[in-house]
Parts: sequence; C-alpha cells; structure tokens
Amino acid sequence: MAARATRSGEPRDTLNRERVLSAAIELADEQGIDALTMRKLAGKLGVEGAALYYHVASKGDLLDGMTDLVAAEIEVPLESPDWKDAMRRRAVSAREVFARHPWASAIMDSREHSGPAQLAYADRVLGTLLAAGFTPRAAANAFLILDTYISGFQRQQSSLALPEGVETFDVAEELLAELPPDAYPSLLAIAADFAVNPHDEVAVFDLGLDLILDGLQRTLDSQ
Amino acid sequence: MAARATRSGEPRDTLNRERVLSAAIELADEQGIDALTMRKLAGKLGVEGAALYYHVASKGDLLDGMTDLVAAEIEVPLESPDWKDAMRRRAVSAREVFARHPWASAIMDSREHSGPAQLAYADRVLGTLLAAGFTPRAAANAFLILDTYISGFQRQQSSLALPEGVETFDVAEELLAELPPDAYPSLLAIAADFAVNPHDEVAVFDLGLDLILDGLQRTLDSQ
DNA sequence: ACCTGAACACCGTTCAAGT
DNA sequence: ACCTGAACACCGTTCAAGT
Repeated sequence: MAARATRSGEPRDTLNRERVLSAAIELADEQGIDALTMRKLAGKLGVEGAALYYHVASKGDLLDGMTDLVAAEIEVPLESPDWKDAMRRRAVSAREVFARHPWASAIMDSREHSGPAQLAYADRVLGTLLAAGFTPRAAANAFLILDTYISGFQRQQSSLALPEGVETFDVAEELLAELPPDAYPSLLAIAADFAVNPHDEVAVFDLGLDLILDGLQRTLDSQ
Repeated sequence: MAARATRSGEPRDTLNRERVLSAAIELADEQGIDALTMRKLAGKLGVEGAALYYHVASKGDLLDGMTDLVAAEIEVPLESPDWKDAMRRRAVSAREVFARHPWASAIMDSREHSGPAQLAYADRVLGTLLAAGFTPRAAANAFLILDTYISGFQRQQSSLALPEGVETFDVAEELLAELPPDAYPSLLAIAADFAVNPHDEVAVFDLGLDLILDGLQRTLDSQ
C-alpha cells in the first residue's frame, strides 16, 4: 500500500536503504569521500546520525551498497561474437561512470565484498571472454588487466585534476623547484611534452586500451 | 656528535623521523593499515601520542614518508638497451615489495604527493622507455599500464588472501549459496577451474606482464 | 516500525607546561 | 630540543527511550 505522501513535492515520508545509498553517493560526488560521515549523511537526509543504522548495518555496508549502485551504472555488453568491441564499449562506459564518481574506483579496490551488480558485471565480462575462446585462466587475467587499467587511469586522472590541462607540468615544476635541478631529467622531459601538446585524456585512454586489446588478441590466437 | 647511548642494545635515546617511519611500516605490515593510529604507533615507540608531531607534520605526512620508503625498496633498473628485460625486472621487484607491504599499493594510489624515491623511480623507468625510443606520451602511457597492472594485481592478491590456495572458489561458493543458483554461470566456471588447478600466482602475474610488454613492443615498432 | 538523545570508546591534532 | 598531560572537535556505533 502507498505510504502517506506529504503535500510537498519531495517525498518527505520515511527513509529506506535506497534513499540512504543515493544520498551517500551524491554527498561523495559533491564533497569527496572524506566528507562522507554518518552524521553528515544523516544531516543531509534530515535525520539524526543513529537513525541510519536502521537502514544500513554499518559504514562498511554503506560503502558496499554505494559501490554496487555505481557498478550497476556500467553498461555491460551482451554476449557478442565480437569480444573486442564488447570489451571496448564496456571499458569506455566504465571510464565515464568513474569520471562521474571519482571516489568509486579507490573504494571498490579497498572493499572485498562484491554486491549483485558487481557480480553480474564480472559474470558478463567473463562470459564474453569465455565465449570468445579464452581459457578460464586467460579470461580471468584479461579481466584483471583491463580492470586495473581502467581504474588506474581514473585514479591518475583524479589525482592530477586541479584546473584543466597542464597540471602535470605544474606539479613537476613545483617539485623541481624544491630539489636539485636535473635530478629527474626524464620526468621533466615528459612534463615538458605534456605542457606543449596538452593531452586529450580520452585519446590517451583509448591508446592504452587498444594496446591491451591487441595483446589479448594475440594470446587468444596463440592459445 | 654521537648521542648518548644507553647501555642496553636498543638505541633507547631519542626519536627521529626515520625511526618513526620504520615503526609505522612495521605496524602496518603486522597488523594492517587500519591498526596504524598515531596513538598506537606512539605506544610502540614508548612515547605519548602527541610526541610524534615533533617528527612528522601530520598523519598524511607520515603516510607519504612510509610509501616513499617502500618505493625505495623497489629495484630500479639502470638504463639499459634491453628495455623489456629492464621493465620485467622492475615489475618483478615491485611485486615482491608490495607482497611484503600489502597496504602500500592502496596508500600510494590514494595519496598524491610523491617523495624523492618515488620520483627517482618514475624518472628511471621513464628514462629507460625514452632511451628505447618511446615518445614521451607513449612512455607515460606504458608506465601507467604497467604500474596499474602491478598494483592492481597486488590488491587482488591481498583481497583474496585468507588461507593459501583455493580462496576464490570458496568466496564464489559462499556467494552462490545465498543467491539464485546459475545466476553467475561464467563466474562459477572460472571459480571451478581455479579450484581444480590451483593457480600459481607468480606464473599468472608473468603471463599478464608479458602480454603487456609484447603489446608495448608492437606500439614501439609501429611508431 | 522508525527515529531521537545520550552515551562510549576512539580518532587526529593543538598547546601549554615540564625537563 | 624533545616529550607529557590535558584538552578539543570529531568519528562510528550502541542502546534505552519515545511515538
């Protein structure tokens, strides 16, 4: 039966797990994962801190729920004969999702419990690889390589993210100013190159992605 | 001049940054990173919590110092004409170091400030790649792919680590018991395979590593 | 069933005070 | 110069009590 609805537009009635998780994701997106405390989250929901424990077992449970909701946003390819295209599409989707939720990849890596969406995601990716002819072991390894690249790329992106384009150079310059000059010549050379031709992060991502996919193709052919 | 030494073997005299960092690494290695609090660390050093702030600016500074010490343990290859061998050797060294300090890869990823050892490490890796003929951009991307694979592999390893061999299967079975059977057929197939032939983690690591190195070789050739 | 109020043990950090 | 003692603001979590 329908819960009593208030006259106002917002459904001010009662809390539930879903609303708690959504609010937590919003808070982490807007203010960063460190700003996500049980008390602040409760405040955002117009409730006292202890009330959250009625809908969530612990902060760990909250984090697990959040990451599983984020995982559900990733477009998982249907099993398709063209495994490369399927992997590329899901990698691109994952990159976009992680760009919307910059805290998510680090939290996913730190937590060990996977929710249903994460399991379904892994299952479909692995299914595509198995169907393409990868052995179980090769499929698992391919999944690991692709996934670590995707989330590693995201973390690198968000750690360099201050203004828009040239941060790498700025950071390097800052460090070099404090230290013996030409202590890190190669680092400086790379930074200089990035400063001159500001890099398109999406293009760089695709470059590495294709490298990995081609590598996987070769191990599949020689299997 | 030499500080007054006590008669006992242990240098019980005065604290310094190095001793604080070493003790912190030991504590994290033995009891996990969550057990590393300023008060517990102080207790281990026979001192009050507030005393640590004389040798370390903050807990963040402590973490930065710890990761830089760990980075210093990674064997960086001298610039060599055989870039593949150099990369393989440093990857293997990094895997061994991260196996000794399971908390380190996650902390390195979460912190943005790099210490001198981390900068030197990056500089030498990038120098090797540049010397081998990689463009600055290609070298940076190669570094990213290799590094995310190494630390991602480590994190996957330590999150599955309970007893010794068959944990993946156990975890999967546990989850499948709570859920509709055959909801995750591919996941189950992989878990079954891992259970039947318990995998040699080092061999699996090398497999992915060679895949990546071969992929890098190809981008270098077609450059 | 759902939430409040108050408490507990524990954080990181600061600061006056000691030696 | 180095450390202690005590405090501050803030955590996650529990639990009796309210409605």
